[in-house]
Amino acid sequence: MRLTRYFLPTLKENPSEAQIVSHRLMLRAGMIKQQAAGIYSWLPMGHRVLKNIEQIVREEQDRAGAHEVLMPTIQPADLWRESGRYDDYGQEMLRITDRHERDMLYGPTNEEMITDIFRTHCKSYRDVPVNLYHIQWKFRDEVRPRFGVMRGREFLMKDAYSFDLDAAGAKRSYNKMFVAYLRTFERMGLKAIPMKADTGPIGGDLSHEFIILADTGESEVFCDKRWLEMGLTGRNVSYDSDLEPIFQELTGIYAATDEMHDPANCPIPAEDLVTRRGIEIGHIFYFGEKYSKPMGAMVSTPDGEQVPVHMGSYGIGVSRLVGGIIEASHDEAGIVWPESVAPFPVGLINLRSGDADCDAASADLEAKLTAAGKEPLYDDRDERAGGKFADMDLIGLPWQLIVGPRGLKNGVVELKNRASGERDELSIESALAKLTG
RNA sequence: CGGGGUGUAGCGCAGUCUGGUAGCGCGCUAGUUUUGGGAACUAGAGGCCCCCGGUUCGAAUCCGGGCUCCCCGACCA
Repeated sequence: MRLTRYFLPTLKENPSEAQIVSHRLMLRAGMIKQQAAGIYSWLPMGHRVLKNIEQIVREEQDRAGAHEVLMPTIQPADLWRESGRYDDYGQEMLRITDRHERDMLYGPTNEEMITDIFRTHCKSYRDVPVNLYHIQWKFRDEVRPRFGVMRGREFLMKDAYSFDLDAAGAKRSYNKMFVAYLRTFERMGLKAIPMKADTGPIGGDLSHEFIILADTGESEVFCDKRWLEMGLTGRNVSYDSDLEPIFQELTGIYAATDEMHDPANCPIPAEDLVTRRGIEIGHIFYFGEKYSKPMGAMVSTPDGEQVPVHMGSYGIGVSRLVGGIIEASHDEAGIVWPESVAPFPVGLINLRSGDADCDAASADLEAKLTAAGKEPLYDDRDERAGGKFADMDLIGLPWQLIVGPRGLKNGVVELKNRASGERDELSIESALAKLTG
């Protein structure tokens, strides 16, 4: 992609409304534009990252056996009256009336609707277990949106819902999502710690929040210092195996959110306890029959008895992750994208656009990288080099490939790693091999 | 929802106290010179000074009301 034909409105100065680093960098790197408090447009660069994150989430949900659906953003109020939440949810729910005076709402979550889908089509124990998810925009009319996309009113969320015959089955479904979440966040270069959490208004008795540690986190969290070095760490776990041992292993290491942490009864010694700020990027719940019972989501058992299914729900804040990853990975100059979510794998900098040799060499590199599935963002602007380096550092692509007349004379280009800052002079072939290998 | 701020060019800001018809930097456009880590010069374009009402010969500026966005707190499946 050539920068002169792309839409990348970068800013040199910090917009005054942005206080935290991820919000500032997202605005300055031309990723988003705010439209109202907590409501954002996603510009091409931001949209690419959002889609990359969404795709990782999708792949890991699919791998764990969940099936993707797509439910609407607008829901009828009647479903919510069945569960009782139409009255309970409060001002955060955006309520709408259509032209026929029907009560509608912009969905803040989808337990009711997915339960409706399940109860319509699933009648037998043979129909479970099943796990359905979607990745859809939600709206919660927060009193005080803040921190850019980290706490917006409109946000993109992956929400999955599991249905099982009994509590034991529901726990197996819960464990699958527990492992899938760890895999998902590790693929994005994040250290996510599962913490025992309050179930809140959704109810139920088993819940974990997945938290990344960051100074700008919204709340205080507590964990065993061993968590700083551990996790799933690439273990390839089969979803067909019994996941309870790994669940026990990981949840056996202390980690708790503010609401669940009791300093007086902390099970680990003070010197092993880490107290930090945390950002919640995922939350999983087991809540049993809370929705299936009032909404009549029943299945027949092998004995012909009718029982309400046991449900769980599992959320990942997809748009919040964009900000969360930046909070976890940036420096003075700008964003430092992990390769797995970067909007482009490499930035190609032509130090002297307009020079025949530089143009030809850059175009050739662009074509070869694109053919190898590593389409670069090619800065072909006819400008001084300094601004190009600054912009490239700001948008944070993992690699910078620098083509200039001086190097070409010796048959070399420069390859810089954004994260480490290491720079190498390589032949064109070696640079290509390193980037595509 | 309580408290505190804010709104002037795309972005960052001055001007408001003390009323006289709007300015600076960045960015943008054109030209020239440049070019290896955020270029220089020259010439330009760009404003419902948040909105409504009031005071005044005259309002970005004073008064009243509303709205927006931001911060702290409470809240947050």
